[in-house]
Amino acid sequence: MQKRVPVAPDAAHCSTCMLGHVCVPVGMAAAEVEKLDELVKERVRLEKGKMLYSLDHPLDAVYGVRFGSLKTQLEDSTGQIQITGFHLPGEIVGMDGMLDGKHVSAAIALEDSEVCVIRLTEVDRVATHLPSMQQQFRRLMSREITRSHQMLASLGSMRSEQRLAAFLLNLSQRYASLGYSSTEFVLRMSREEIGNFLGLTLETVSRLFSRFAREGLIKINQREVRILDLPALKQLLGHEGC
Amino acid sequence: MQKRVPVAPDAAHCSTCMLGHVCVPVGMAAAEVEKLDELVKERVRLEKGKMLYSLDHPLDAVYGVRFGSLKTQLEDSTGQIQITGFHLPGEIVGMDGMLDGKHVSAAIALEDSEVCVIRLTEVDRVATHLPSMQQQFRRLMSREITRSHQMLASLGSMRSEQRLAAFLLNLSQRYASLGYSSTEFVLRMSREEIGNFLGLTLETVSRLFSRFAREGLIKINQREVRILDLPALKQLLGHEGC
DNA sequence: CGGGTTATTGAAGGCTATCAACCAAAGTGG
DNA sequence: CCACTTTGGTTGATAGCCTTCAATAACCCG
Repeated sequence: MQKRVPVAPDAAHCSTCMLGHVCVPVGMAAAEVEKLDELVKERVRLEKGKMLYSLDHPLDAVYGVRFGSLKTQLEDSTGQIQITGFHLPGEIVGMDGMLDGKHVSAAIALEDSEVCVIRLTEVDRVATHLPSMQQQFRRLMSREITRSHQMLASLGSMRSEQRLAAFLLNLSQRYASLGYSSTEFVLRMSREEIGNFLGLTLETVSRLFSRFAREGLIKINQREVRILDLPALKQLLGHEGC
Repeated sequence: MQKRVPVAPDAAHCSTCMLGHVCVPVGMAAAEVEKLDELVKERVRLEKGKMLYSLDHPLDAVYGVRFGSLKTQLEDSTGQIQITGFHLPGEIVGMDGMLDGKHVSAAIALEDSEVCVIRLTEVDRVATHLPSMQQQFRRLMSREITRSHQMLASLGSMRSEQRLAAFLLNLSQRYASLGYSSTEFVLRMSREEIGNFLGLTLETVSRLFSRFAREGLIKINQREVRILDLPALKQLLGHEGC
């Protein structure tokens, strides 16, 4: 089901990984990052559509996306699904459900992907000779709390066009910080997944993409997006209801 | 602005606090909880409406609610506010914004309240002779991640009556785990605050309360709530759209 | 008691969901 | 290689939920 590959001695470690500025080492001093190299002992390769973990699976690690992208989703007792995030390289998934030691969500690859396995026991072990490790892990978890709080603001107070604009701008910014184009990228998720994530239907998402394109804000061809008028998109968020 | 009171030597510590089963010590062995007693060196007393921390304030501690209740809220560039949570005794606030070391939200007392100050430096110090402290702190942060993800599901996929029912059931359960009545309690927040939190207007909230009362699900008098038909409220959540 | 906040209730309208048809692309199998 | 199927996306018409605007009522605190 999953391909687990041990990290070869000469393979990339945290200290040499291109994602250091956004992943686990974010904000750490270079000298400290060196001590992270034994943190990841294993990686998992996932084909598109494969599950990294799912509801009720025991939780003993979190995962840093190395390449590709994932979605994380909750499933309630009636089978209703809610996507809680789309995750690009450098982002950490699996940080919910630690209270009871089992996952309360599922993580699924949107494309062929690979993640670094960060075992919690390794985190604790590394922390013994790298005191800032604890603080670092708190910062990573805090980042996820902040992210989901901001999503709450989006779902709670924005209308459909604002949500989709915010979604595009958010992706744009994240791709930019990975060194990719901030104006031209490929959506790895379907209209239905975007709609689920944003609390909209797939039809509304599709209509909005069409409208944004008609108004010259973006150019969209299937899942290829080009942002044409970034300021106008930003303006959609700010000064609308006041 | 705030009253900061040092914890007297004979005052209640974590090991003797009635909230142990839901607060920082949640799930820890009794022998370990004893070592938490030096974690909290200070408490803050807040009058109704006072701010515990606000946007951009430096973050060096998190706070456990000792009595009373708080709301936490984001504020965007246009002044638009989104309430991200209501917090009862035993719950921890202030765990966002650690990435940049300053708060990205504000916490405000809904009634006269008191919180325990948990300095991050103390967390780290306690962890040196209580190895499970790290794990414990991760679990607390994970609880907040899970909570906000579930809120996302509520805002993303439920209709107004379901959101309000879920809100009432959630409060009911939290009061129950504090040893209070699960069927009779006082809402500490206004209709407007409930609406903001649930992504609804205050009028919709008011109408729904009236309707629930008319249908015999609850009895409501201003902010006093009595739940009359718990099963029916639960049924509102489950089997609606399928 | 009185002024201001908070809550309730009504009517109208807009936004988004729902239902449905159609289209395009990508497989599938003969 | 071409019908056929499947999946994902677009677009239209309609209905309904919830917001908005507005007026009234209840409550609270000085």
